[in-house]
Amino acid sequence: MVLKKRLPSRPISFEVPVVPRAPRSSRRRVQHNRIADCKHLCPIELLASLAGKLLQESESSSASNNASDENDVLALCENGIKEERQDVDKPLKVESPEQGSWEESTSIAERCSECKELKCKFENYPQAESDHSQECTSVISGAKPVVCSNIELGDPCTRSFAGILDDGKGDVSLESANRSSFKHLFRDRAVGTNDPEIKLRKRLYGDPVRLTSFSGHKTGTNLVNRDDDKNFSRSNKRSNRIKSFRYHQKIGDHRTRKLLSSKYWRAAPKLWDCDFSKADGDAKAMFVGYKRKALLKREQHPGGLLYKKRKLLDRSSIITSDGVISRESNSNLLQKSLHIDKDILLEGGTFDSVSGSQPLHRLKDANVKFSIKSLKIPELFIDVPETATVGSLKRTVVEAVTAILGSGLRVGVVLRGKKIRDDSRTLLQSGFSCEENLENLGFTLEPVLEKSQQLVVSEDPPLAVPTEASHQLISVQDANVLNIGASDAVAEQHPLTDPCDHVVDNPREDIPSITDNSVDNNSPDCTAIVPLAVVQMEPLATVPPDQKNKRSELCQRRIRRPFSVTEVEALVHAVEEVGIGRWRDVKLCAFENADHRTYIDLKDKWKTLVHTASISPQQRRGEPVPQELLDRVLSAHACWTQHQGKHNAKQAVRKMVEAEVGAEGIKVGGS
DNA sequence: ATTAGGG
DNA sequence: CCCTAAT
Repeated sequence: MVLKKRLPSRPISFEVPVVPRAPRSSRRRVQHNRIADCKHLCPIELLASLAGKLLQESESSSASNNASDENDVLALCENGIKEERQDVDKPLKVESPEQGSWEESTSIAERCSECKELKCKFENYPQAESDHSQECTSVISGAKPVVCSNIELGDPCTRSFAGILDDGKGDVSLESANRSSFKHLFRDRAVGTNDPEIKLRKRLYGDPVRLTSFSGHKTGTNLVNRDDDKNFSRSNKRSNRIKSFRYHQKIGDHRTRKLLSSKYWRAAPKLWDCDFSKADGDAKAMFVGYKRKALLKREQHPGGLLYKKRKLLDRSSIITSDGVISRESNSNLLQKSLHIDKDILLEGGTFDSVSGSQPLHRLKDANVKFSIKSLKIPELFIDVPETATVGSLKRTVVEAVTAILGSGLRVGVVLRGKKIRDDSRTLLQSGFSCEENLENLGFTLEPVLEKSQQLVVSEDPPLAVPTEASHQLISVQDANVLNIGASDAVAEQHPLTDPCDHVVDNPREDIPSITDNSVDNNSPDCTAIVPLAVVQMEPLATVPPDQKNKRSELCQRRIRRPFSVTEVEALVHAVEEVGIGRWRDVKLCAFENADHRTYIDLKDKWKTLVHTASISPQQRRGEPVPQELLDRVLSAHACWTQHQGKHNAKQAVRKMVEAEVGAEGIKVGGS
C-alpha cells in the first residue's frame, strides 16, 4: 500500500514528559488578616435607632409619616447632601430586575455627579459582579426579585436587618412588626421618595443603592440585604440580584446576563482597589474601562465559553452549592472568622501550557504566589419563626457559624468555575497558569459538615419561589433549594452563558469559564498581581452531599491541552499505521504514555485534523500544523475510509494470527 | 471498555 | 473537550 511505503515500520511513539509536581505549599497561601472594618458604625447606629423608631410607628402610620421620619433622619445628619427625590427613586428603579440593566444604572450614576465614590464603585461594578458571579446561584431564597432593587440600601457597614433592629432596640420581636410594617420599613419606604433611610444613607455614603452594591468588595464589610419584608437574608447582594434576574428577567438583558454569568463572572481584579476615576456615565464605556483595567489576561478558552444547557445546569447547581455567607454578617464571630483579607500576588516564571512537548524546565521556576482577599463561609440555611426575637435570631446565626467553623473547613480550589478535587495534580496540570488563569482561580471554604443545618424549623418550608407565605420567614437558605425550582428558568435564561467559566456561584463561570476573546489582553496588569480571590463555599448541603459532589465532579472539565505538532505527528503516524476507527490501538501505539490523551481524545483530534486539513489555512486557528501533516491526514483518512472494510478484514486476520502466535508463545513458554 | 458522532 | 448511544 502506498501509505505503508513511507511509513516507518513502527509508529512513532509519543511520550509525554512527566510534569513535576509543584510543592503543595506553593499552591496557595492564605492569610488571615483583618476583620472587616466598620468605619461607619455611627451611621449604623443611627439607622438602627431610626429603624427601631420606624418599626414602632409603622403599625399605625404609613407613607404619611415618612415626612416626619425623614426629618428625624435629617436632623441626625448634619452633613447630609441634599438630594432630589428623583435621585432616590431612580437608583431603585435601576436596581429593579425588570429594568435592571447596567446601562440604566450607569445613567443614574452619571446623574449623581456628586457621588464620586458611587461612581467609582460603579465603575467597578462589573468586576464586582463578575467577581462573585459564581455565587450567583447562591441566592437567598424567598427573596423577591423586586425586593432586590431595594436591597442595595445597605451600606458597607450595615448589619443585617436584624442587627439593626437589635442595635437600636435590643431584642425587638419580629412579630411585633407585622408584615406590612416591614414592608413599609424596608421596601415600600425604601422605594418611596421620602424614605428616610435612603436619604440618610445617601447623605452618609452617597447613593445608597449603589454603595451597597460594592460595599462588600471594597471594604470587605458586610452587605445587608433587606430584600424582603419577610426575608432578612444576608447574603451576597449580587446573588440576590442575579436571582431576581433569573426569575423576572424574561426579557433578558443579554448584556447583563452575559456579564453575570459569562466572561465577567470570575473576574475579581482590583476590587479592593477602588479607582476613583469618574464614571463616564456610559455603560459601554464603563465596561470598556473594566476590561481595560482587568489585571489579568483571561485565558483564551476556546471551548470553554459556551456550555451546553445541560452543562450549565450542572454547573449552576454546583455553583449554587457554593453558598456564601456575606461577610457583612451581623455576627461578630462571622466577621472575625470570615473576614480574611489577602492579596493575591502572582509572580514567578512562566507557565507553559501543559503540552506534552513543552519544555519543562521552565516550570520549575514558575512559582505562583497569591494571597486571598477574602474568604466566605457557605450560606446557611436558617429558618426562623416570625415569633423569634432578633436576639434569638442572632444567636442562631452565631451558633450556626460556630458550628461550621468548629467542625472545620476545608479549602477547595476552583479553577474556571470547576473544583479541582484531584489533590495530586500540579497547578500546571490543573491548567493553572500564572499568566493566563489567575483570574480563574478561586478558593472555597467548604464545611466538613455533611448535613445542612437547619437551625430553626419554621412553619413555612423554604420556598423556591418567594410567595407571600415566605414573608413569615427569616431565612438564609441554600441556593440549591431555590435552584431546584428555578433551574429550568435559569437554563433558559442563560443559554449562552457560561456560569463557570461564570462559574461556579455558579456557580460559579465558569464557573462558568468563559473566557472570550473580547477580554482585553492588553491590560498592562495582565501578568501582574491577580486579585482573584473568589472564595466560595459549598453551602451547607441541603442536597445530599454525594449528589453535589457527583455533580461537581461531572462538571470538572479537563484542562485544555492543545495537541502539539509532535503529538499530531505521532497521531498521524499511528493512524496511518493502524487505521481509523481503532483508536484504542492508536492510543496504545503512539500515546500509551500520554495519560492525558485518551483514545477518545485521539479520535477527536483526528476529527479536527481532518477538518482542519479541509479548510483554508486562514481559517485555521491555534498552533499551525505543518501542511505536510495535514496532507497525510487527508490521504490517510481517505485511504482508510475507502478501504475500511478491506482493512477491517485484514485486521481481523491479523488479530487471529496474533492470537495464534500468542497461544503458541504460551505453549512454548509452558513447555 | 470501545467506537462513532453530535455538540 | 464533553456527552451519549450503541456496541
